Amino acid sequence: MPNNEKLESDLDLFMLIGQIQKLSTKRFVQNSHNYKLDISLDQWIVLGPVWKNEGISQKNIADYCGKDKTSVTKIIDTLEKKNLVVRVSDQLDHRIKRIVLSNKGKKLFLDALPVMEQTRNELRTGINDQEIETLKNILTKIYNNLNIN
Amino acid sequence: MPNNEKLESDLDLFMLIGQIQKLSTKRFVQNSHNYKLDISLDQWIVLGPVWKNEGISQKNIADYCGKDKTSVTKIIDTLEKKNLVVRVSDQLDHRIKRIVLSNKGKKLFLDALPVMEQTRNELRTGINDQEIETLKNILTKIYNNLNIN
DNA sequence: CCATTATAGTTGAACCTACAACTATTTAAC
DNA sequence: GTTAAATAGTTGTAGGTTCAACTATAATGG
Repeated sequence: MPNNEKLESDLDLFMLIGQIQKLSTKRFVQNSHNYKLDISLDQWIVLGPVWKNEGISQKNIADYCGKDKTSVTKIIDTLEKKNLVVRVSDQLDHRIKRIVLSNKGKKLFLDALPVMEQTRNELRTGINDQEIETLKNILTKIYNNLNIN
Repeated sequence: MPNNEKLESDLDLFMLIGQIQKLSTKRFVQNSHNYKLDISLDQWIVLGPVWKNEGISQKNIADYCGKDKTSVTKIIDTLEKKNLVVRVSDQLDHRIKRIVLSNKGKKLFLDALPVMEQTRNELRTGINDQEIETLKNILTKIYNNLNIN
């Protein structure tokens, strides 16, 4: 990759973070294909809170994932098309749609766990726990700096 | 923001990096609007190498920015629609398109410099140079881990 | 030379993101 | 109690990303 030189010398935080973001979502999808699974990183991220909290609302999914409600609507659309989840209207508050995993969705989530594990390990190769902790601390500071509206 | 708790407790590197990526591109656009400018972070990123290297090819822009050639094609499409750059066919190698800034493009790039500066500062608030250095080092390791095909 | 192969860029499809405008419903407030 | 404001979700538009397939041109090597 001839762009290595550029990224390493003219090291810019924005670019570095952007690259890592792109490469890690790509890597996750590649790994999922190696396991014969068909799921994107964002679909996985949305399935997470549904797994932990069956019947969670789209609003809560959005909060949990840090995604826009629009994005959640569209990701759930594709998850529903793939028959991984179902939308159920709340009986008391008719504005709310509750999201429930299908059996296929549960199976996919479980099957994808090792994909996530492997992707995490690949990302962390040669980096010790202390460094990861430091990294998270600084990134959290940056997150808080940016998240103040 | 009610999702703060989630992101801080259930701290996941993927999510943290994804959030920062989203928030920083958003912040850049917001700041550019405050300066009455109309430019996205990715458009800025593509203008950079054109500024430094007038007549650079799309292929070289892609390498420089770590973007797919398809992305570069489309960003240049919108930059051309906004009359910020022009595509010029190379006279020797007819496959190559050389990208040149218009006067409007040059002006916008210069006007956007303080926007970038401000966004960088907002991101780094309360984080010292030592920490930024550490951050870059660890992120570079991760980048290298992921960039191995 | 000519045929193969490599390279530069484009196109179309599928997905993700953000914004604004919209519908439908609930809650609040007078 | 009805009007106003807040909330949940959807839709449309515009931009950005990736993949695969494609065009056009250039370089290579018998």
